[in-house]
Amino acid sequence: MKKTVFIFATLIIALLALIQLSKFSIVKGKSSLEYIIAAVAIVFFFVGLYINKRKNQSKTSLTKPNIDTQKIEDLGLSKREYEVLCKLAKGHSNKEIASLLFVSESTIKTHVSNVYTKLNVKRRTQAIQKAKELRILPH
Amino acid sequence: MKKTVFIFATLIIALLALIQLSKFSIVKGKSSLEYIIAAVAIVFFFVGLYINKRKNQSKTSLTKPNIDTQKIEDLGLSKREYEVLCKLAKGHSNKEIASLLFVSESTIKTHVSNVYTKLNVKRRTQAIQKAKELRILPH
DNA sequence: AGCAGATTGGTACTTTCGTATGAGTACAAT
DNA sequence: ATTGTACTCATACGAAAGTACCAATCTGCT
Repeated sequence: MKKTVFIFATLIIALLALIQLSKFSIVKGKSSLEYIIAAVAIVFFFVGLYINKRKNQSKTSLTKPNIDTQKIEDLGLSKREYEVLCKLAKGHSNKEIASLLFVSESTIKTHVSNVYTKLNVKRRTQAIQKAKELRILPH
Repeated sequence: MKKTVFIFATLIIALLALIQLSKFSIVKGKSSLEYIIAAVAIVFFFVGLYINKRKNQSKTSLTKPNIDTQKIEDLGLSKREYEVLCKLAKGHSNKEIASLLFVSESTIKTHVSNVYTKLNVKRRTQAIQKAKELRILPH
């Protein structure tokens, strides 16, 4: 935020400087008027480019990583169930997930079944899909 | 492409018009110089905004729907195998895919196995992942 | 202390998935 | 005509996934 303020302040100062400079140039000789105007045009053209690029960067960085905690709670997914869901989405088998989380395969099966019930799906492929649709897993 | 040329032509004409207008104004009275420069600045600021917005739109529309036919061939995936992969990625079971494509479940199993071999994966969840990484399926 | 929910794990069973193998058909290229 | 590739389908087996119970433990909260 401080950065933004600084940038805008710099821009305003630059604008004023350009105006003063142009006045000065005009007084000395009228021939360079086109150059002044062209310079102003170019500078503000790039300012426009820059501002828009900033905006789009912040927009994309906001829309992409929406792993939305609220919906996880709304669905009644527990912490552990969500962990299992994450591993599931990475393509691990139940046995592998069991190893990764240091519990038995039975436990993972229980969690997985609960996840299916809460997401209202029948298969793990559907669970992954739905979880991504609901933005509780990154795409 | 014609549209782009037209837009740029319009811009150049506008620039020249502004310069002439400013000359004319200067001759009539020097007091309005700041306004001229401010007008030029504003116009080109918005031109910059516009150009960049166009660029980003085309960029996002290009990067998103890259279902890349070349890589499908490179992997040696046949037409039918790719069809099966698509249904698979939508969360269907082998039996469901068999119904959708009007063949037996055995056939689907064969295709699915071949897809796994060609994608070098062990499970359908991994196949979906890999296919999306390789951009042969939409995200 | 006592309750609710979360976590863990087990048994038993069914279903789905995945692999291996063989084989018939169709179609295009050589 | 032969070869190769794609597509189809079957059988059989083993591995994973999924369901339906039940139960012990743990945790946070009142």
